[in-house]
Amino acid sequence: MPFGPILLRSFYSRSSVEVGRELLGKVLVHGRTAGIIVETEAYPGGDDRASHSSRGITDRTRVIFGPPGHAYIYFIYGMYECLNIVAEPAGTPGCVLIRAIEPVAGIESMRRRRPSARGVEDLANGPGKLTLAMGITRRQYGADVTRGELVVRAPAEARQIEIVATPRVGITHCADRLLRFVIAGNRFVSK
DNA sequence: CAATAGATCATCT
DNA sequence: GATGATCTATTGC
Repeated sequence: MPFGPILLRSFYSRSSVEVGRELLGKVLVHGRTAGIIVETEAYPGGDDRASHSSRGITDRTRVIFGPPGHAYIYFIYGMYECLNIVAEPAGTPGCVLIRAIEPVAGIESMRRRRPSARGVEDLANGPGKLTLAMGITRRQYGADVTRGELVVRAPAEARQIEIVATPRVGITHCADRLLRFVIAGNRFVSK
């Protein structure tokens, strides 16, 4: 493995905003594919009406209220799946949407799964695109990302990163909050 | 280039 | 029965 150690559960046991910022630059790994996280969004729950968890515990949102470091994956627009990682201590809702990655391993697999992508920068520069490219589906709903097939690792060598906060994409409620985080100047963020 | 339509279904009202 | 944390192809300038 050309990456650093798997992130510990304590990493995720913080506010969703902190986890959203801290996940930038980390490495998402699924099977043979891997990519550097370059864009995230925080969904704190509670009074944030844009969060799925703001309407309470349902079959879909159950995992968001559980222990941190697990995958919340949901099906949207009849076609796409989006990957979140649960933050906050158990009992408190909150999660982070992974919106884009910079592919670093398994790029041929990603190309096969995303035939409509033109260049490498189009393989996973959006929440629906990255789950397709990496083969992530609702099968891993609730998966523990501190062990197993789907994990997040520290990068091989830490690099200095400049973070920019913007409004979240595609929501109608609370659209003014600056809860989307991107690596400044990175060309793999979504358009 | 920008704007828009269409695909397609789990979830919640 | 309407909606949605999206993406792609197509149309029009």
